[in-house]
Amino acid sequence: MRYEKGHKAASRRRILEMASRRFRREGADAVGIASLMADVGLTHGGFYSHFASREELMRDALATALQQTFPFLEQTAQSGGVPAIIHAYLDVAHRDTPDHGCAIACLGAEIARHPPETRAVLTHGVEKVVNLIAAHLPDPDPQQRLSRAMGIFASMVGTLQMARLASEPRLSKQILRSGEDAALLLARG
Amino acid sequence: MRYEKGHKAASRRRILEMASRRFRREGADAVGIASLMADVGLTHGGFYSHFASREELMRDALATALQQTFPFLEQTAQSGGVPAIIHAYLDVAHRDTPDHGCAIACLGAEIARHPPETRAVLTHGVEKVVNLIAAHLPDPDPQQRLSRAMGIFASMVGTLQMARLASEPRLSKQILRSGEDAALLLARG
DNA sequence: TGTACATCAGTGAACGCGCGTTCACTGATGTAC
DNA sequence: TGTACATCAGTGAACGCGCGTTCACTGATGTAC
Repeated sequence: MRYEKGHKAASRRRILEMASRRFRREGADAVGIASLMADVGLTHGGFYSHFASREELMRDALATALQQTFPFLEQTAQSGGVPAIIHAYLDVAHRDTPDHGCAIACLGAEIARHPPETRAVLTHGVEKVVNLIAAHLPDPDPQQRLSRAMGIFASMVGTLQMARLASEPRLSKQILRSGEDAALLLARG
Repeated sequence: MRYEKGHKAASRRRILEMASRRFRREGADAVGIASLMADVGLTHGGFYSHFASREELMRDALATALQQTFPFLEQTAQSGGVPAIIHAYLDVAHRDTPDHGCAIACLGAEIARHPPETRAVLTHGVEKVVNLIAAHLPDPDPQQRLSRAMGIFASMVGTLQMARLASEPRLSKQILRSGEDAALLLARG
């Protein structure tokens, strides 16, 4: 059943999109290759013609996740600056849809235990977001701007994770609000 | 081979201590029961006379981790206030020894995907640390104090995780320093 | 004091299962002659 | 135009392995008579 041109690339894309969502929702260790391939309508045997290993899938899936979420942050920053980024990131909607959200908050701690090549993908994502935040800070000194952006993003990531950890809705919301206050305070300087 | 009084309780304690360290170092899914029991010099068959399930082990191991780290935070706060807590938490030593460090930073994101009873153990840890920080803030309003403490702790957790993610030592150190600056700024108000 | 038995922490074989990875194969289509 | 062959995305059986969990058993000691 020879396929039309671009068919294989399309399969690869579907695998990566499904993987990037499932990794974020279920965690780095919880997604099996057979189950993932079945999700995109294929069998597990074909997996290794797309990726050299599960670790390579992880790397590419993380990159896919970052590529899909970054433009949204970028356009949010364009229209509302750093406060808009903070507000969107610490929104209940983001807390409740990890599979479409920030891969750094979902998987950062787990990926820190993976090989350097995998960690580098997420680290690059951190740098991009921090640079984006820094670009919208008023601070004149670039070094100072980056440092402040780093602090802001760290407080966003930590807040989102703890809001996801808390099962009581009231506490979870309180965490989001406190985190937003803190991040805004940091943004103001 | 009937054992002396308290022998079983001692075994349980050794299992929990090993588990609490290995979970933090290797992640929630990476520690097998047979390997864990072997680490404390036992065979896997006896595990279920100590714990009803792996999930129960996780709960108790998380509680053990929190119990072992909290007193240190408490006495650090007593002697140096919130700045001392921040400094110790974001120290290179803490970054490099996750197995003796904060379980919330190591496992928060993963445990958020576990049953409510497991999440509750870590959430209780968050509340204890936040209360400790709040108790050392000058703010007169208790609600405001808690909110600020929450923001400080979130920025600490996010910072530590990203410092662990970055494999380049210079970047990692930069992250720690930026995070410390941010947390200190939040502590000052 | 000596024997028989109860206790119980720990042992190790076994269970069904899903994992990551490999590989000989399929079969529809494009290409060569 | 018609036949033979090459291509290659995807298939599905098989590999060895470790997982969480169960359970009949061991064997040293404490207790009962």
